Amino acid sequence: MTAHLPHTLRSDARDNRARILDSARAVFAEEGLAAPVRQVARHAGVGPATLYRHFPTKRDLIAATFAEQQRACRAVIREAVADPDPWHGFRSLIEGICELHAHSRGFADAFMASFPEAVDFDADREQSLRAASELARRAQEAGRLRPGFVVDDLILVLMAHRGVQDMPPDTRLAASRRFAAYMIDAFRATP
Amino acid sequence: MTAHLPHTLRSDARDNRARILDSARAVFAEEGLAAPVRQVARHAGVGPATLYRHFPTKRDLIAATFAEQQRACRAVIREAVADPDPWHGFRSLIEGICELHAHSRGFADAFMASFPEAVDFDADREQSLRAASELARRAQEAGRLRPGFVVDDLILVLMAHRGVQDMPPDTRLAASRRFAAYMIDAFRATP
DNA sequence: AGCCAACCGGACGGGGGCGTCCGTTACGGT
DNA sequence: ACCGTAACGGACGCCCCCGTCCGGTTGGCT
Repeated sequence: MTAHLPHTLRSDARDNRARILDSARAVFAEEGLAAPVRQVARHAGVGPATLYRHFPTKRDLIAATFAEQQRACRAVIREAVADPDPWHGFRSLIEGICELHAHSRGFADAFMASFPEAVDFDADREQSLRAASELARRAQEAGRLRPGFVVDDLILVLMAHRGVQDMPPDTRLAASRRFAAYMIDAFRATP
Repeated sequence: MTAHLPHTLRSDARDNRARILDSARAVFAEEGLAAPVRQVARHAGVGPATLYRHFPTKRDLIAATFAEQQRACRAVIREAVADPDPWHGFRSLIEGICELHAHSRGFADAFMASFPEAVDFDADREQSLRAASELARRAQEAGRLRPGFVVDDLILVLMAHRGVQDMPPDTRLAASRRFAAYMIDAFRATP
């Protein structure tokens, strides 16, 4: 049995951990998960060893870094599904996820598991997809979403959207929104 | 003045060069430009030094590897522009470029210069964009392409399409075509 | 056949990223 | 104020990738 260590970190350790997570969010958001761990450490004003003590592997760091974004993503999906107008919900879902991904390349990378070593978002993704599928079905029944749409198309959008993130940083957000708008247009049913 | 070397390589050298280019096409197509040069050499059954003698830098190898694809790309654009029906030409252009990019991740990478060290396709891209812009204008005047379309949207499509290439190899082509179809739908004018 | 040059490829150096070790620092309880 | 211990961080080893060097090999011309 593992003797459980004290749940209270020393003040400096707690401070450093917080700064590391903030830095990880900033660095990974800007440069994606390809950014070196040392750069996160430098950004946090901390030695590499300190970072590795708090997060033994890069995977752990990524998981901790994007736990919040993951919650936000779940919230977006929950709200979209709860929308009384399924087509409006569907649009909100696409716009919302794209917005989240646009604000952090790293989160988009982790979510799409484009990095094989990235954190395991599979369970979440599976569940989200199921919910989205339900929403899409209702939107189709309402005659607003084109009948040909399948859930895999949502993955298609997300994969494609990840490619948009490789544009120059100052145009990323606008490009992301424009892309989302086009895709929604493509998914709209033609009466 | 540089004394010009004989334009005829020795038979084994010529053979190796050809095998290297074939291997480069195969490897870069499958794994993108991130694939190590040594892997190309191994695939060709050749030592690294031999490869580097024929192509002093990775950039050179990439340039030589995709010269043919680049010509194919120019041809696609030329034919699209020459199409008497500008909207049909516009669709052909998107489908054609996507198809080319779908058949080789490496070419897509090189074309979009997502790799900073990649070959300089800028001149080509600029010229192609100008031609595409002309085609788009005519398609808009014909009332088939939506008025809001701008040339940057073509770049948007290509960047997004590059993201689609990160899907599993067996689904790439289908996903690419489906994506192209959706984007064309989104660009279609709504009367 | 014989020779020379062109060619080949294993081995090397340089750089960068991930994760680890150990001597030093500083928190916090007494 | 003191001391034990948790925490820190510079330096290290390891691996992978790019590009180079040199001794051995082979093509092709006489």
